[in-house]
Amino acid sequence: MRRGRSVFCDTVCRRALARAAPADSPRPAVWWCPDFPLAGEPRAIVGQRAQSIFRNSARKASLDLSRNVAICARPMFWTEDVAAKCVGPQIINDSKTPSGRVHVGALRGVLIHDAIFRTLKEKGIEARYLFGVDDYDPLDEIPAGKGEHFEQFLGQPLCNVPPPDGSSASDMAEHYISEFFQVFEELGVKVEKYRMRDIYRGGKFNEAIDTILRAAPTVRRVYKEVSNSDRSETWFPFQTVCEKCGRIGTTEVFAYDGKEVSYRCRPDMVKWARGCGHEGKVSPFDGRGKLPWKLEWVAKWISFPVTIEGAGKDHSTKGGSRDVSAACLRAIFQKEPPLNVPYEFFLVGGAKMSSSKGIGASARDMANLLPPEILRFLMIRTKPNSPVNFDVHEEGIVKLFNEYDRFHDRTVTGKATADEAFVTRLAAPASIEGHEFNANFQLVTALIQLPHLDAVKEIEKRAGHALTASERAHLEARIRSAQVWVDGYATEEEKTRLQDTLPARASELTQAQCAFLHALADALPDTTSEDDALQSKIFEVARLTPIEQPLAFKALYRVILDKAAGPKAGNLLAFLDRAFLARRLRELPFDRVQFWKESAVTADELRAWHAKEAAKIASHEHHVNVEGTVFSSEYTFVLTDGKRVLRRVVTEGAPATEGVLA
RNA sequence: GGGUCGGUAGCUCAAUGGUAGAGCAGCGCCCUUUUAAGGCGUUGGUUGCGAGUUCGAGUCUCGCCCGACCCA
Repeated sequence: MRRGRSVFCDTVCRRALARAAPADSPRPAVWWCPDFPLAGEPRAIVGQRAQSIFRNSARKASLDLSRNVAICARPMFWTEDVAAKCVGPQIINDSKTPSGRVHVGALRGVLIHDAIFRTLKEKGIEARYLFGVDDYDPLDEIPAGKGEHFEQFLGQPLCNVPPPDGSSASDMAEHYISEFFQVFEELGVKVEKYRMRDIYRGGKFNEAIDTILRAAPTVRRVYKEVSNSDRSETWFPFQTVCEKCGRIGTTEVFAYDGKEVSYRCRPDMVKWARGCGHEGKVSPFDGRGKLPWKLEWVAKWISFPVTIEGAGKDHSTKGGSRDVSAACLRAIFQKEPPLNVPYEFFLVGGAKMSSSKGIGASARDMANLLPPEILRFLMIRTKPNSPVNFDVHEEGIVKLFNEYDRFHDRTVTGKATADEAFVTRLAAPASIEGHEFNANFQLVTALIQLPHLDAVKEIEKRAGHALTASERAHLEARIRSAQVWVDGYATEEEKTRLQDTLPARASELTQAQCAFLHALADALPDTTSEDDALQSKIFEVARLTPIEQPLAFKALYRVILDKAAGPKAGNLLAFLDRAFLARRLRELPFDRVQFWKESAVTADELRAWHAKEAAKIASHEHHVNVEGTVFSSEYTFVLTDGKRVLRRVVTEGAPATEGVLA
């Protein structure tokens, strides 16, 4: 019996349970049945084994057997859990402040929301996905490496800051967000974009601003109660754009008369920017200022109105900004906040990414490294509340691709569990129709590093069928990814390089391996340079040396690539210069006697092998070589399929007799 | 100092209060012109530590240890 495949209840089964076990049941337990098949519809059944566990426990617990039922059902993907909590049409909202190149961590939220969005639609729930650009936020830190250009604009709204030199964007905010949105396109994330400059300037928040300013005492109380932060009696939740210096991050509002706010632009308001000292009175509406972002959140929730908005763990903690915003919403508008989906960070090599420090990859970089479905898979398959650890080293990246491929294969062949198939479809930017074959990523990286080799052709040969247009497109995407990885992420050790000189580690090869290489060099002149012929020759030389095949291939890869393994050796050799190859194969000297001893069998072993393989042996020849007092008796067997195999018996003083086989 | 989340096989992670599992790695066997491949099998656990609730705890409660993060 298959052990411990965990199968769980879903809502269908809960309904079945409700029928089977009325509400007054003392302990309406749900039992799961290990024998239940994963495929197919959930059913309320009791397997034999589950029954016995059930009866045993029920007797001990004095439960009424007639009122309980064992149930098995398909597992649920996490987005389905979220969808189960939704009633009626949903509006999902997410946003990003474009204060620099957007780092890859920001994609976690984007893709989590997208996965929820798609799940809702799939389940027939009406949904919209809004994405805001917080371009009215002040410039509060300078993007890495751009100090000179941006320093004078610190404190100004991002949408008023000119773009970096050479950019064709209208402003800094557009410059950075457009790169991010380009990644959305590639990942198949379809959002309704909005920009805070348009929202404020278009007067869409006027009503909310008025209500919030009038409720300033309530906001101050909530700040104190929820996050224990004191705000003075004259503090108002609003920041104007200073009429004199244009900064929004340095202004402080201290009065509101229902039409205009009084503010001052303080030099000492924040550490990162210096206000001009101007004092004035201005209308807070139509883009003359903004709400602090905790209240901006409230205004978005109430105005759009948002029903689902996840937040990173830094915002989601108790007493954090999410709590403050939710409490303000309740206190001022008497509304409930959107459903939160708190999500964990995205880590690369264990380090949290930060855009300001310039460490780690940007979303753009990551989208260059990973094809869309792989990047989506990486972000989505893990539940939001656990961190995603991405390792760009060979082992990690290959594992990621392979895991996706396994899910994909199982899905297209119908072997996948319900949630495997679900996440596979969710990960694909578009339909996976016509896309069955995936090229092994490790193989692709190897192929593109070899000169003269056409990776597409090689892969197609392995696929066993002509690639569909979709498969070819995916293959080409992988080839691009592999190139990015090799150029920008692979360590020298991980790269496949033809070695100009004999690698130092070749000295670790055994005498038998060296002998094999020499024998292969001797056999080369008789072999055509077709890869199949070469591949056959390698096998044959290995049989005649004799040496175990894995050791033979390892020796080859070591002297040519300085690696323990490599792409199909016949292919590799076919593209190498013959003279170079012959020289390299003979470069390591070997001791003949030592080689003999390493590759020898005893007379008994030879007899046993001969007896076992007798049916396959057509004929044999006997030949003796001698070196000093050491004799190598070599038996070359011709098998019925035409292959030749050598067995060697080594003796001191006198050769083994030919009669050893008798 | 207060709080949130996490700690399960070597690694990455599953598990509605109901037999502690998967993938990878490892090990063994098979295949031998599929050689960075394939097939079959298999090892591996005091679920961070200690108590409590329960017929039954990885799961719930309390305390402690460790880690990440938030707030002060």
